[in-house]
Amino acid sequence: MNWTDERVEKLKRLWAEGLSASQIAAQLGGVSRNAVIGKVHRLNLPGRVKAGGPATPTRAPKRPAAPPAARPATFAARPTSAPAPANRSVPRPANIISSTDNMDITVLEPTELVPVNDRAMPEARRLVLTELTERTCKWPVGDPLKEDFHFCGAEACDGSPYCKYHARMAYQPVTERRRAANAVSRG
DNA sequence: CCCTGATTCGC
DNA sequence: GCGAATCAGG
Repeated sequence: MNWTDERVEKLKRLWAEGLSASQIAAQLGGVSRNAVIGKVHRLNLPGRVKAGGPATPTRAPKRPAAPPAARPATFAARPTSAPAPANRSVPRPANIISSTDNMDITVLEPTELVPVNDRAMPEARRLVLTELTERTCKWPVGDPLKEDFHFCGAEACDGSPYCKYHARMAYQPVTERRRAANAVSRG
């Protein structure tokens, strides 16, 4: 995978948008987050500035003299994050309805999935499919046919495919969902 | 543990 | 130039 102008442009755009290196790597595909960070530095893009945010202030370390004796000579792929677990209360995206689902046949519009008051929910990380792990919220956000489609990606509750906020949304009848969302938006 | 960005240095 | 390995930190 090489850095075509297109890919570099996308990298610049996503980096400017504040996506993390791993998120950008997943969106570009075929590169690791290290590759993204390395490229960012070579392009002399501005580093991450954090005024009290989650990211890293960081310093200038000095690598100890002893480098690893030898790396595996030919080694392309590093372990990728595991795909979502296939079994166990399979996450049924709440806006995809099966014919046997008699509990909820109302499809929520994407805009309804985003709470007005996002302080009430874990921080969404806007992950793409390949970034999902067992510990990330798999709540879909937006139109799957559009480029911006992503998943919530916030920290999932134990044993749930969703974060605490979306777990509530996912398993309640739509009227309950609305009530919950309204309650949240009111604070 | 999870994650983040920064740096080094063999390729 | 590239990016894995590593470091430092939240």
